[in-house]
Amino acid sequence: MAFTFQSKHDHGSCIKSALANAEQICADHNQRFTKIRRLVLELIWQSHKPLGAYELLPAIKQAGFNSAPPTVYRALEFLQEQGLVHRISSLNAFIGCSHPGHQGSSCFLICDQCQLAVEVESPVLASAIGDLSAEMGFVIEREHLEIVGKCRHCCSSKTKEVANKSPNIPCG
Amino acid sequence: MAFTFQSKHDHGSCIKSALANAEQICADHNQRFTKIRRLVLELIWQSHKPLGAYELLPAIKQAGFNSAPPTVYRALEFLQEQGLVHRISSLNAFIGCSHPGHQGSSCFLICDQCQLAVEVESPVLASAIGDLSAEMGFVIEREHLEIVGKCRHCCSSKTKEVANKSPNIPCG
DNA sequence: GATATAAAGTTATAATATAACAATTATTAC
DNA sequence: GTAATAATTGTTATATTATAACTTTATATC
Ligand SMILES: [Zn+2]
Ligand SMILES: [Zn+2]
Ligand SMILES: [Zn+2]
Ligand SMILES: [Zn+2]
Repeated sequence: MAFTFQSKHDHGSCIKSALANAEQICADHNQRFTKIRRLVLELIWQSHKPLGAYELLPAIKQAGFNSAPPTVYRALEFLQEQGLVHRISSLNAFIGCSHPGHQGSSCFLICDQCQLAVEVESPVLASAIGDLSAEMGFVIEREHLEIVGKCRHCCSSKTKEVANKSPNIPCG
Repeated sequence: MAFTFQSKHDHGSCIKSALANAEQICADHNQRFTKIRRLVLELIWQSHKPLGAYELLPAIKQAGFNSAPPTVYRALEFLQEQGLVHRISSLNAFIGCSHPGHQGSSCFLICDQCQLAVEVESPVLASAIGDLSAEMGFVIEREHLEIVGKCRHCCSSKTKEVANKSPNIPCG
């Protein structure tokens, strides 16, 4: 089941399936899913909170890899090319793709309180954007659709919640 | 008429009306439309190409103002607060708002060839996003909707066109 | 005109991202 | 299996974007 801001879920299986998907996708694309690429994807999947590139460096160092910025940016670039990771431009941060292999648009709902983000795919939204572009004679190459606000959970609770970075995290 | 990627238009009147609108809006909000704020808005409106903050600094210096980064960032922040300028996160760049005073979402179509950007407002798109968020129990605070591709003009012409930065520029 | 407030000047630095080249590792061709 | 090739990673340096902190100047209020 897709993550929808729920607090409790088996996030271990989120990570596990993300890595399994990645393995398959890289194989299909004839691309090498190297240790550092796997590690970066695993780190990105530690939570449903978009993480900055520099936030990953300590763990990369910890794991014994070179932890200069190019290391993580290269891995992130590769993962984006394979459709395994998305960059959230409004946050300068990266998040694992929830539906790897998806075509076209996906839209992120980003909670500015708990900092969790959910990737949604909406046919209605996609067709609205398609129509809009067609009207203008515009040919779409990529989209950055980021909606910032308060998630269901943070709306109903008065207490300020902050996304946990530990392995078991709200997800769905 | 709103800019729709047409090559020829009276861009001088784009600038003029943007400045007149700004003057009115600042007055309505009881905010000071100072010289530096006016200058930055005017510079932003030199074209329909989103411009980086640092691209504005030389002209600010030229005009005799302090040209350290905080100068331009403060002006841009003010202009964003007044709804006169938008930041395009995927480009780290800023563009004048085409419909100052508009409520809620607007969406940018950004040509990666000529580099021009058009701000569009679509009720269908807005309602798709509203529905999507409502379904998730998500309360929207702001949106970053950026669609990158090729504009009508660049699709039909084989030659690479680059946005002109001079005062008279494609607009609409 | 004195006081408070807002804006702009100034210096320094933080945060994010990439260029360029060397070393290593994996793949391919023989 | 070894040499040649290509891909990946290591390493150093630097570019780009943005903000913090404090000072000075201008504006508004009394
Ligand atoms: Zn995705
Ligand atoms: Zn999860
Ligand atoms: Zn606008
Ligand atoms: Zn174009």
